[in-house]
Amino acid sequence: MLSPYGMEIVESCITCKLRVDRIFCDLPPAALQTFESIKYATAYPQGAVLFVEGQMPRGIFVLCKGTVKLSINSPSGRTVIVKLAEPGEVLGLSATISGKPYEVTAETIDPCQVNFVKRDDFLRFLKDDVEACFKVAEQLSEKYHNACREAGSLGLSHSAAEKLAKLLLDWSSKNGEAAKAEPRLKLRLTHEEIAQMIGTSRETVTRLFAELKKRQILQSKGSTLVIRNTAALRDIANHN
Amino acid sequence: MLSPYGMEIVESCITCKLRVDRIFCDLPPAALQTFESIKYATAYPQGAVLFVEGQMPRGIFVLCKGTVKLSINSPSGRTVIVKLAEPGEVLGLSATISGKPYEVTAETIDPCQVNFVKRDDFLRFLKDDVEACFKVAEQLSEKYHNACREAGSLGLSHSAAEKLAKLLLDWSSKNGEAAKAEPRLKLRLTHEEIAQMIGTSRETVTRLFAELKKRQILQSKGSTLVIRNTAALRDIANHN
DNA sequence: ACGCTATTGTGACGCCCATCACATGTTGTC
DNA sequence: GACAACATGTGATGGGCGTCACAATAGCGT
Repeated sequence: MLSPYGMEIVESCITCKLRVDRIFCDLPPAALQTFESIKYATAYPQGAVLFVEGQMPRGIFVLCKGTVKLSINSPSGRTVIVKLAEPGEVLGLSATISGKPYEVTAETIDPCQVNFVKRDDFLRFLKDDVEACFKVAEQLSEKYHNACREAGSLGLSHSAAEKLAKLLLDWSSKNGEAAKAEPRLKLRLTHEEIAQMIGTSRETVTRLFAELKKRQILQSKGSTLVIRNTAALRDIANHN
Repeated sequence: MLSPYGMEIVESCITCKLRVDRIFCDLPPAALQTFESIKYATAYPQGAVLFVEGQMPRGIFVLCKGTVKLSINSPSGRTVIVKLAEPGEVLGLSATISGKPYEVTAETIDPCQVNFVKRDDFLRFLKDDVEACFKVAEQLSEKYHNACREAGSLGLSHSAAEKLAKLLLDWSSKNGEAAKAEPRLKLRLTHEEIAQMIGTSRETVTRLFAELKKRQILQSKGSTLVIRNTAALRDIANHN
């Protein structure tokens, strides 16, 4: 099965490998069957916009493959990137539940596979199944939890260096490359976008990277970063 | 009925006036009855700490009366106030659901009346009642929504003046004093705490207030603020 | 009324970083 | 391979605001 963009649409939710470790996918067979029947599997190319902040919610988007950038934009062109969503996450969930407009804009940063569920179908699905409903509550808790941590580290730290260090440590801890001596990570965002994540300017990000390299804390091969001195980076990050 | 602090503990959830306009309280009679049986009505004096960030969740706190300050603290003493919770809000909800530690610290800023529900009781309650479970999802959506708006206006605006203006407008819109010509509002936080809400220093807040008064935009009588020029304040706030 | 402490007001100084302005890669496209 | 279009690197400059230091009030308990 090929999407308009030539991407292969992978398996159904029932055989999906994410089921085990991701909230919301490990429902009892009956519920999963129902879910299967109301979802629309879709593929998006890089740069596609799933929804825009302010739009009334059309439904939820379960991210199965790829990465989605969630951002908030001001009328005057300023942008804050709230988070990068990974496979397993449900996007537009809170807006769909509450009926309020999407609070963020969701844009794919690489080719993605997504399951879309229309709002009405989804709400009906939830009302029929306590278990599913509880999973949703868990997902939302998770989201809220992360939003708080985000706000915390963004608000608590003042210098840009601190925030960048925190971001890099955060990434390296997710990439599975966690507690290695010299964790590697692929930079999938431009300096501009990184700046938008930590609330600073592009130039500052460039300069910070330059300094970190000069101080032998970082090293870059193409778009791959190597953290050569995790301790030092942590010091910078914790200089609250 | 009097609490240890001499505060009168008000009516039950069944006769509570918040029921109509607040999520989570307008359940069907049966569910409400159950809820009534598992909750502990408690009164707290000003300055009491309901829970501390990092603690494992003991349960939820439904705020019935008073105001609670939710904050995140760094080991080095820095503090960010995430939000002020008003009656009707459920505190510690996401932690209780997910089983992860409380992500914020909750401290009363005036005498409060609170209904506490133990985690186990609460989870059992949810599993028994889709409706209640869905309400919880709605609450969480709400929380998430607000957290995003928060993060947005904190991250998008760069000058402290902007953030203070936004905060004041936000407050005046909540206090019911909404769209008056000259909205009034009681300042219940110190400059220090306001600074912690908008991520700036105490002195800056003082100076900003001074300037707003000099420019005839604000006027203060004791702890009461009057916004004399809403338009001008809005201009400052939207200078993204 | 009297101190004590918490809060607010204000000046001086200096650093961080946003902004502007270019130079120099790097990518993708035809 | 040539040319956009974009991403990155770097200097110069200036303002916002954090920080320190201290003065002036305002509450508050006894």
